[in-house]
Amino acid sequence: MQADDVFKALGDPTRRRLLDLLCEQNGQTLGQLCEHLDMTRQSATQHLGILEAANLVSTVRRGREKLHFINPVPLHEVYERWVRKFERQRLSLLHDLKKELEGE
Amino acid sequence: MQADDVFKALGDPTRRRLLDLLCEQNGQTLGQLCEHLDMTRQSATQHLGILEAANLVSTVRRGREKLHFINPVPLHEVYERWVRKFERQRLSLLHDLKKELEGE
DNA sequence: AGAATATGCAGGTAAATACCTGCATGTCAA
DNA sequence: TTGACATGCAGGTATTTACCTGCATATTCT
Repeated sequence: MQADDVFKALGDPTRRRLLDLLCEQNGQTLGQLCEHLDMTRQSATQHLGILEAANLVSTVRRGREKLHFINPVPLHEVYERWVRKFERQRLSLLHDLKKELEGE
Repeated sequence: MQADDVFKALGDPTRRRLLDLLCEQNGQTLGQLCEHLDMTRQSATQHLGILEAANLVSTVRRGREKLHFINPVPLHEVYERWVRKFERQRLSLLHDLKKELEGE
């Protein structure tokens, strides 16, 4: 499982913004994405590289352009592994805390 | 929304391990948690502080001990805001990529 | 071919991060 | 009270990270 790469990738606001931008319009080029970011193209490239390494973004070259597509699969796997686990025990976990606060 | 704190907190494997440990047995002390980690107590304290700042862990003092409890609420909010969004568009996003790979 | 455009690649830096050591404080139990 | 135990706090350091500048390469269009 690449949980570490995925979480690290999601840990940066710029990269979450990139995913948001791709969610609005999938298949954007590097240049298009950069228009919405307040940093140099080179920095954005690094962020996209991290997203790609985490398999959250796939790219396709078209001529001199590079198109970026979201891959929702790893996000789903992370959800299955992490969120649902805690979700399932949500009520009982809060119960534990409440009991303790009440003095056992 | 504290999305940034939550994602940053989840971005470290040690902190995810701590959440796992608390999921196995909620309300553990700092000392108990340290037994499962390969680092000094002080380092673990920092990690727990980050989890607490992200509101993923709540603590209760009992005498000289400090008990740690998972708070699943922020994780649920992150799920609602991030995972479901992409999940909803999962098939169409993959469709976009497939189309592009086939040459439009 | 030559200019404009889109991206790639190679460093360089300041700040954040994840560790650590050393010592202080507070609590329990004999 | 005194010793053992659980945690808190104050730095110090090496690595990672998120930016940047400068230049190279590849593609399109006239």
